[in-house]
Amino acid sequence: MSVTIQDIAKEANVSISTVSRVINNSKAVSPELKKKVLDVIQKRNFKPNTLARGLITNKTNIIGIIVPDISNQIFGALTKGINEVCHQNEYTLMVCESGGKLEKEIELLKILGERKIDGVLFAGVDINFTLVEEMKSKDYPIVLVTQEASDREEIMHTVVHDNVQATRDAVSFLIENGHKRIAFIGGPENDFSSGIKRLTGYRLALEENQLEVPDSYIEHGDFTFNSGFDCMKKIYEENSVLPTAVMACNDVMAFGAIRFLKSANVDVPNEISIMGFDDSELAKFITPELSTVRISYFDEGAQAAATLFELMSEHQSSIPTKQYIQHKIIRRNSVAKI
Amino acid sequence: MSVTIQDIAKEANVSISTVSRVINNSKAVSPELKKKVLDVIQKRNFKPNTLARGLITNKTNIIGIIVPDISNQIFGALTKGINEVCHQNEYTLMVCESGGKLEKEIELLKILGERKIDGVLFAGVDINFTLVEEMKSKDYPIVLVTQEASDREEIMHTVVHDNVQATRDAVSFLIENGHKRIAFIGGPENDFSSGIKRLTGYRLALEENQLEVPDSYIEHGDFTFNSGFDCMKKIYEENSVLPTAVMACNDVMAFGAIRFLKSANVDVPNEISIMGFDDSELAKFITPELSTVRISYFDEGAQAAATLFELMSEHQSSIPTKQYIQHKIIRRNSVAKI
DNA sequence: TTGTAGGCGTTATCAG
DNA sequence: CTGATAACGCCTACAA
Repeated sequence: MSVTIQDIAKEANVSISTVSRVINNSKAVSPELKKKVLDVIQKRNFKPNTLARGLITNKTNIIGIIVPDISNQIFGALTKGINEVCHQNEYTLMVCESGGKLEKEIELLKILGERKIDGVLFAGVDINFTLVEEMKSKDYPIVLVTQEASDREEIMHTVVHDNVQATRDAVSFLIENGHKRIAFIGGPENDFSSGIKRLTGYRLALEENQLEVPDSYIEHGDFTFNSGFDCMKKIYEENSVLPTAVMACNDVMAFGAIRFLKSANVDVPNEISIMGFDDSELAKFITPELSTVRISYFDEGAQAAATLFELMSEHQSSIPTKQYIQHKIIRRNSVAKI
Repeated sequence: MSVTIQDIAKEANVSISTVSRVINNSKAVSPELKKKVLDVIQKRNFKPNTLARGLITNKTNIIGIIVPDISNQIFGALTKGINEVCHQNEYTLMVCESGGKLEKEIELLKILGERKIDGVLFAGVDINFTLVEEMKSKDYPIVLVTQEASDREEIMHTVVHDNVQATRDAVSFLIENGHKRIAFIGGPENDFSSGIKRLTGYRLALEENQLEVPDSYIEHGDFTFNSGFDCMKKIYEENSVLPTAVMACNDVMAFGAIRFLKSANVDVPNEISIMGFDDSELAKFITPELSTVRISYFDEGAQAAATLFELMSEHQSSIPTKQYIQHKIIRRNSVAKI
């Protein structure tokens, strides 16, 4: 086995409490003893056992995150932001994937609880009543990130970007560029934050400008390239009057849409402008470069983690329940002026 | 505090040992007692404390992974594969980011050790002598993944794709398509697996076919879009006779190269063909679609994790030190026949 | 300032 | 088959 606090105590001719004090810098220890202990620790390469420590302090310095899919770039960036502030606080991160499935999410919440993590960051897809109840029953704090609860959202701490406003801004940007016939390729209808809210933003922008569009201008994809392609195809085939611009709810669907338009010999942006969402790494790589809404998932993750740390440090006095991360419209050449 | 094994024992009128046995299915317990205990456990919603358990069993059911950058799609996919087999084995995953920096890697190895993880999966950039020594001094098993050690590789368990062979195959593919003047955009020269080895594969393929190229056909980037752009630019500007094909060592640099060629009005693939590496999600999104080498990082992660589990289960008898994950040449239209 | 001893929640080793 | 009881490695009153 590895060397313990006892071995150190013996070798330094002190009590284990003294060693403990040195390790934790808790109470004053005379300089001489301190040095002696430190030397032995160094020499024997002693590392305190975090399990034993956690057992007694009831604190593990671990937080968990639950994401639908870690290979998704968005959650990668989110995780990176979270990890950044974890490292600053000497925490380590336990990563769990839920696939966005409710039962899996509940199971993971349980597993993390058994592991006595100090808190959880949760990125879901559909955070409904059941899930909120489940979370509230836990004895550790939870912060929602990227996705807000669709029910009783006011009781959960949440860090998100404002999906309504961001989409509204993006569509307004299209309108400012002279577009009046704007189609919409959205996310799944059961996706509260990225699906429903973005649709709301789109509708708001149109209303504000007294614009109307036929229902056939609105399609729902699932954030994949193929669904973007298919939605664009439908819009193209089912409308005798084509839109002059399309708001796609993520970059990847925008790419799919562009691909379809190319195959149909429709010029982007001169015949149809395309707006994306996310500002993924890819947005600059394709031709034409994609105008989009920049969301910093890194910042979002970092802010959420910071909030969780606040929550864990007890003086939860005045932490706002809901925090928004700024978004930004990025102009590139997939959008043309009319 | 949460409910403990003692509470259960008391309420079920049995000893804590009996409860423990029920929980772990260790020794035979009479059906009646078992049922009684199970009922109480259910009723009180008891969850064993993994810390206490780990303290005594010296096993945490946690493994750690160390990657340079979790927001990088490659490591995302890798992590997903790893997580998959972890979940099957009822393990959870601790994710650490090193930024590819040696000191950070060493620090993380130490931190994970303190946390008593059962094993580590390591993806580095430059796994040199120092690092190998460091790893060998740990009391937990380590498996290298995606990147092999540049020194004493034979003593580390490793799961990688064959970078030499993969690049060789890719270049051979270009040659089979009639190309003789093939340029190379590689990775950093201190990157053993993805830098040096791929260059070796390229050279091998050329030699086998008695082809020679000027030094000015070979450039080193850093796997970013911009470096791909710059390398292509250099090759374009510094050679009076242009290559007919370019082997780029990852897809993203291939995109950069294509972007430069577009800006220089060079037709891809008719004037210059481009070959990528990785088969990232993006490869199908751009125009022309990118021919590339498919590496399944998911499989690589999963295989590495499986290997680690073997190692942890002690009968380490016959686990091969080095395992290769298959690659595959993907033909798309960024490569033309000559 | 230092040391002693009890306990955190389990598992494991004995007897019975 | 069941139940005490001693670890596991550490922290923390309390006492000295």
